[in-house]
Amino acid sequence: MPRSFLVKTHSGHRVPNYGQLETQRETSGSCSACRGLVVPPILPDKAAPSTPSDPPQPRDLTSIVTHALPPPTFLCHEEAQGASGPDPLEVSQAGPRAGRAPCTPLRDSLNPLNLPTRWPPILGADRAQALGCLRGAERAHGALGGCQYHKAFHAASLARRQQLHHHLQAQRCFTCKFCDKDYGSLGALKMHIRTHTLPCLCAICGKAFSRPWLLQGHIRTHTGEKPYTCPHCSRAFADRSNLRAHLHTHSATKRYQCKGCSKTFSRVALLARHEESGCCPGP
DNA sequence: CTGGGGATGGGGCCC
DNA sequence: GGGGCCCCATCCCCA
Repeated sequence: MPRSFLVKTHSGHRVPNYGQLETQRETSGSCSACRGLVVPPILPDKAAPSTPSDPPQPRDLTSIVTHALPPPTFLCHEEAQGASGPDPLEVSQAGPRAGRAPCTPLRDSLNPLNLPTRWPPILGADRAQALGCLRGAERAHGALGGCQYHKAFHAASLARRQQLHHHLQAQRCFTCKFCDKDYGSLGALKMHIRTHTLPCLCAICGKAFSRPWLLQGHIRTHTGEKPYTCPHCSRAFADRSNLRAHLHTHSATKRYQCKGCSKTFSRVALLARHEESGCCPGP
């Protein structure tokens, strides 16, 4: 098997390659791929709101792509603490945009797959913050007993997780200017942007497509070419996916089963339509 | 209502 | 980094 893409997992839960993204971000100021990119305002639904002293920058409309966020950094403990002393569970996050000296970033936190089982080492300001949480928890332990101690410790852990969650959300930093979709790499964003620009035009009917091979498949609808033949019934198809769907009709076993009536279907769309028709009222 | 074909979209991987 | 290819998914339409 020449290619590995035959193995496909949960398409609805794709995870960006944050390690690769980190590299991208680290070089975003100087690499040729990112030249001409602008730093747009942080979208209000995707990041912390900007302060009045840090008004949003106007977007460069000549630029196709945007970097939504600068490399993330965390405040030094002293900065985060301020004059009044902070709540140790308070999440603080800011970057060079805010005019602050960057502290140790959470370099090891960029791979979300590690998060559930192995947490990255806590360094720099985060370590100080975590220690602050721990000291608070220790105080609670001394005053309130072990159960309260564990609650306080859990609260600190929860805050840490939330902090990392927000941090990771910010990693998907390439935003489409047409629809505000976020992507973890410039290449993925460029690929997506083709769905807006539709650079591939059919010479016969003028219809536009995002990719050359989509146009290729479309042209077959004009020429009638059907290079994909079913080995069972010799029926031919212009698209390999459609041949694959057709092959399921030859299969004795249907892959998709209704949970309500156990009826099986060859395609998930048929199962969905069956369920929507009211067979399974659901729990 | 069901089965199935046609057409297309979009992300991932390899070269 | 881009192109080509593959996959899955989805929508539409018709029998």
